[in-house]
Amino acid sequence: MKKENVTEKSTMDKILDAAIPLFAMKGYAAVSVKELAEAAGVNIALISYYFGGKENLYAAVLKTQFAVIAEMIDVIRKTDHLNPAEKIRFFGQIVAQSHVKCPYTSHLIYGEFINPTASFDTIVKKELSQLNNFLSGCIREAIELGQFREDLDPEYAALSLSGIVNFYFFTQNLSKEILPPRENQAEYYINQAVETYLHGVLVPNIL
Amino acid sequence: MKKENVTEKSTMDKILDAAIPLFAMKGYAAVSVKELAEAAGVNIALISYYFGGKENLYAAVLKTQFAVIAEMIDVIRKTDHLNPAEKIRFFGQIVAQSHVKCPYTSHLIYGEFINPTASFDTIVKKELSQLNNFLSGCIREAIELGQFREDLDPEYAALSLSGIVNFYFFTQNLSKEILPPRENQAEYYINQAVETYLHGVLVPNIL
DNA sequence: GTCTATATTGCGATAGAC
DNA sequence: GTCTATCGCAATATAGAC
Repeated sequence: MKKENVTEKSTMDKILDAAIPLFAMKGYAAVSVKELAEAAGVNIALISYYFGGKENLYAAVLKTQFAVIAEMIDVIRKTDHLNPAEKIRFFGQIVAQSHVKCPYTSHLIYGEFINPTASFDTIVKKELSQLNNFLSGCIREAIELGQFREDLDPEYAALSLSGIVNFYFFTQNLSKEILPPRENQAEYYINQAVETYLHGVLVPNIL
Repeated sequence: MKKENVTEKSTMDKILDAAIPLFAMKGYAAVSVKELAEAAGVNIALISYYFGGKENLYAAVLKTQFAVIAEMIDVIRKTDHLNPAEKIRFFGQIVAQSHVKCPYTSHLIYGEFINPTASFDTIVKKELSQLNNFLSGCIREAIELGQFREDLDPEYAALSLSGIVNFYFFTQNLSKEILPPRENQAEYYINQAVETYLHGVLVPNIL
């Protein structure tokens, strides 16, 4: 976007790129600006110079990561031609891809749920309720089409879907260890989880 | 356990009781010993005196909370007389009850997943793999009885179950707001989630 | 067992030289 | 735009009085 040529990264970008994994893995409070500067390979004073302090840097980091989420939502919105079940399968694939492409995004968001900062209300809530709205819309549509069970509450069911899909990544520290090895563990998990969910919401006879 | 009479709480207990919500809601790094001492209503020096520092206090807090988890696992283990689907329904009920009774336990564990401390390997992993083993055991049993679909991997399916059940609590900051109000929201969520899951894993014709 | 006072370290931010 | 040096402050931990 902002790059003018490809030869060198700007100082701002160096700081942002170094800050993403640090904030994601250790949490806002446990990361020092010294640490951030060293990881970025820049002088410690430049963090205040460019971002106006650690707190603003963190907010900037969250914004870059929510740009990723917003893009993901855009992609799954463009699925009007698919039927609801296929939309949900597609959602699972996109989530799996996002975790490969942006491995720190989810960690940062999860961190906001557990230890919210000022950014939780301003950034996190807005984007994620949009996502839940999209999913509950799919489910409502499917119920009206007679495909999903009519005793479902679509909003609650949308949250369940996010839960079953994301939990593997949330518990990655443990799940990668205790689950039996598979060639592509994450993809296998998501596939089984999405199919389980779909069997769970589809009306019995449609199968 | 250790209480000799009911009249007064010991200083250790005052500190522990105050530390649980603070560590749970703000995370280890964001809580100061000054804050802990004030919340407990004790002198700041007593935290080092009784626990040997903030880090050891945190470990002690985690241990008290995992005693809660261990007790929960004990309760759901005593369900040999139930069939697998009933065991899973019972698991959902126990999880819901635990969140009411010990509202900070899950938060502390979630925090360990996102920003692990030294206690993650020593405490968290051990207890939670036990829980997943119990659940995957139920599922394996159900597959052998011909009740659950035989294409399921029980370990992966157990993780899905934990995910669909726990996600509401994990995202409580958001879910309580965006979900349509219900008289007992958490219980409603868990019921729908567990039934969805069970419909998802049961072989189609049994219904 | 509890307190005050203090030692020591590391933090985030900035002034000012280059 | 980048650096060094430093300020002011809050952190954890402890020594020693009571």
